[in-house]
Amino acid sequence: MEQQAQPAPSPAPSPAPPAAEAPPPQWRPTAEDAAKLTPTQLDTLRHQIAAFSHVCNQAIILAQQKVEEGKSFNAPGNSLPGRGAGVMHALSSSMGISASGAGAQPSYPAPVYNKNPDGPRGPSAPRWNPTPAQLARLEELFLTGMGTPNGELRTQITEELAKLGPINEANVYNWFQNKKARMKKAEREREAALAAGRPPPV
Amino acid sequence: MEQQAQPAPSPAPSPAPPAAEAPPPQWRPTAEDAAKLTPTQLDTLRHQIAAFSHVCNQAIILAQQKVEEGKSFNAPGNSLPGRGAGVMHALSSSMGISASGAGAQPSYPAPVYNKNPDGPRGPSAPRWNPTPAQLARLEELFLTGMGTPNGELRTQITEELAKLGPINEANVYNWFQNKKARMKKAEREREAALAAGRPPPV
DNA sequence: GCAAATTAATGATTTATTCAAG
DNA sequence: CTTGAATAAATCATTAATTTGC
Repeated sequence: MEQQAQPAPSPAPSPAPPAAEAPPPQWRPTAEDAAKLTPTQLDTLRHQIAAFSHVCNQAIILAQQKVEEGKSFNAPGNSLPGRGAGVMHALSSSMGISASGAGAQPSYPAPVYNKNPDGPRGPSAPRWNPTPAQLARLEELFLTGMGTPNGELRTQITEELAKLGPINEANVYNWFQNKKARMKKAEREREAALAAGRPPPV
Repeated sequence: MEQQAQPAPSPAPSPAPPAAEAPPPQWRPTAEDAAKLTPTQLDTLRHQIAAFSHVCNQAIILAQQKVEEGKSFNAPGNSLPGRGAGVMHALSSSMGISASGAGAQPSYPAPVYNKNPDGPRGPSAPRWNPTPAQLARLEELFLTGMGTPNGELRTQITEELAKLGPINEANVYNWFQNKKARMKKAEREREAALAAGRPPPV
């Protein structure tokens, strides 16, 4: 996996990027400065350790379970022995770093999600197609004057609409966003047309 | 942003590791403390990361082998039964939505939501405050290179994090958005400062 | 020490732009 | 062409930190 080297948004402190082009009068990083990590960089380091710790713990737990007989591996009941975390804790505690909850942590297998961050948009999932019922309800809500619902409200609405067909919160969010934006755009165009003495677009 | 990195101070009441824990009291490193790390300590940090990386790789390899042996293992998080089964075929008049189905088919109540669309933002709900555990997991995911999760993925992540404390999808979305934007901004500023011959902002 | 006042972080909201599926 | 999806940016608002005056 080696991605440990990669994600560091703030590059490791490389020996002073010699701003060879000396900004004459001003400050310049000294060798000593370069040797220091900025708090941000430090933070990144800590997070990396925390992340590794978490992954390690999960992996260890997984392995243990497997080793202890493949017999009872079931998702929900999944007892977490909390052992094995000790190692990580020892490792990281030496510097006051919290393993992302080593010992305290989730009693569920932390899923690993994929979302390639940079790469071109992956093969996208087929896009949502609102059922007529959903659409009707959405329009209705929109007509009510409701703007893009946020927070808990969005969750509720999504739940409601889920009774009418497949949907998720992102769909709801997108729909409202697009609806509003496009209404406004249409409005603008209509006005522009009118102002120009053309017949307004339908 | 930096001190939010605080190591989950007092781990949630976890029954897990009995004796081994030397729960660091309430203390946590301030930015200043961090800045005081000696080069040796920094070096140690790097070594720790390297160590974690190695251990992770080994553990993962091990786990994979084990899993392949056992083969009855189904990963969590893949199955999303996209509720296609009972999707309603509803014809909707502008409001009443009748879904037909066997058994109880209550005419759909169509709840009324409030979201004052124009008016000054009402008394807003108290804003979400991520638990240390949630924060750790979020950082971890972010470090993994994950961008703002969308669609179903976001739902899954939210569900996962919901086990660590109150949260909703919007929170997750916002967090990622803000995180990314602010990382980028910090980066820009750092570069700008350097280019201008000023000491990079902490 | 403590609480009011100020500031820094960071969660939440909105808008605009662009891409791409159907 | 229509519309769902994805992302960035700017801005607002609230909460946590920190400072300040007593």
